[in-house]
Amino acid sequence: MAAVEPTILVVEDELPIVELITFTLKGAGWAVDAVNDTASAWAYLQQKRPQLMLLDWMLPDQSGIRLLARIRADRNFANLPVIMLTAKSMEEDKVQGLEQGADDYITKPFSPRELNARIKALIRRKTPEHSELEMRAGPLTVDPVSCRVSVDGQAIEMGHAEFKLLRFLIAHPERVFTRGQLLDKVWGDHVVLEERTVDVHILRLRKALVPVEGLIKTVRSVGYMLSEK
Amino acid sequence: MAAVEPTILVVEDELPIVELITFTLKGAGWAVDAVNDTASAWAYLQQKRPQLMLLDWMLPDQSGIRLLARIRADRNFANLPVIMLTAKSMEEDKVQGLEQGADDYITKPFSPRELNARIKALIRRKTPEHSELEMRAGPLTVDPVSCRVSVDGQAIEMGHAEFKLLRFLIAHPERVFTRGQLLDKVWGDHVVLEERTVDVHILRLRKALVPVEGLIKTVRSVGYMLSEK
DNA sequence: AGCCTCTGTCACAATACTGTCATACAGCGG
DNA sequence: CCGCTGTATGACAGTATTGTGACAGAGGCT
Repeated sequence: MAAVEPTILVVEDELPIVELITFTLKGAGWAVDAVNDTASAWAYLQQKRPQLMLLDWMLPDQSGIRLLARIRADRNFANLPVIMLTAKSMEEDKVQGLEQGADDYITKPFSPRELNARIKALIRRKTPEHSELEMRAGPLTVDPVSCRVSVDGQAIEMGHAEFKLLRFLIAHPERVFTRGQLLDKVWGDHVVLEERTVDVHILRLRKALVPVEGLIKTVRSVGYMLSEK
Repeated sequence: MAAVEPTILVVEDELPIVELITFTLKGAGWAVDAVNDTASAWAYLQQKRPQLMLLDWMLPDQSGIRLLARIRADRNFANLPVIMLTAKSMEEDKVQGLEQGADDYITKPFSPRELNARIKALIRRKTPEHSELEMRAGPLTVDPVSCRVSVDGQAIEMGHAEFKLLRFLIAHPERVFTRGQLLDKVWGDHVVLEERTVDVHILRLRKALVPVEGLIKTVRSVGYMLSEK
């Protein structure tokens, strides 16, 4: 285990549902913290930064939607992934929830499978290198949707390994990553590859990116980073 | 080992739990002191400064949370890492604990693995030189994320050993370290190097930092420090 | 099958960095 | 002013780290 497991905050007042969710999520390798009203949730967020929040619509003290609005208004949490839990068939709630900035919603009753799937999908969507937004650095453009890279509008060809590497680096600019971190983040956890393999792909990436030479920096005895400076 | 092992203070009244914790932590190389009520804990803190405190929620004399509030209100301890021990399923306790400034909590029963993992993670988080925040001293800036050093925005080149040395010194300004301490903290415990090696790296660091001459002081027959004065 | 591209690994070369030493120098008490 | 202790500094050789070309295997495409 790296350090502490990534945490999901559950804001829900019905105990059986909390238990079901907790059981499901723990089985999927998450740490789960549960609170049962919006006030506690807010207090919690002042202290810890969960990976994701599951927010019930109906709560004792005030509607979950009020909490959501508060969260989205706060710069610190504006980006926190939130999934709303809504009672069946309350279609208008869903709409309102999404309008307020929920990233997704799940209708009760839901299956553990669905819960896990939606969480996974949302986390993935919210991770910078998996967002669908085009990313730039100087004249370089990376479009994750079409998997295309271009410099000044001129398309650049590269293998998919190099593409994923570049996509990750450009999603986290000005930040050094060790070869080990890159293997984890780009190739996936638990892959067994030589660390030096990263070097070779960096080399290939640099060759592909000759028009923007110097974008990918070597930080000796640490790793690599993408930097415009 | 340098002098005395780093110490963890355990505030817990149930003897079996104290024994379990003690056994676990000693195995991980910590010294452990245990007291069984908040009054003793407070008295202890007047005498010694532990690395970290494990604080039970339910204690005979008063709730652990009262002690926590007192600690956080005291400048001397405001920064002491505290992990709360809470009984299972007392979810609202967790929230209240975090509100009061606990850094983390562990739910009983917990596994030795989890205990060690959370302690390690917390210590690391609280160690200044491992934070991700940019650090400054006068015109000097050290950015641990990009591993860059600059003076008035002008980048400064240096080897990684010098970088780590500077990162450590600037994280603990106005404080003298012996060569032995620097070897432990910067190069890592248990390295076998000549103490004179530190001199050479200080020299190289000073050469790199000519624009801010005088920042790194020699304290004769003690060691070195970073000071703006 | 035959051809092609992409990947991961290796070996070697080039280079930057590190730790150690020997020597010169500085602070300090007498 | 001297001698002692502790520090600064330049030089050096070994080592660690990275860049790079080559290569074989895995798939995909025709």
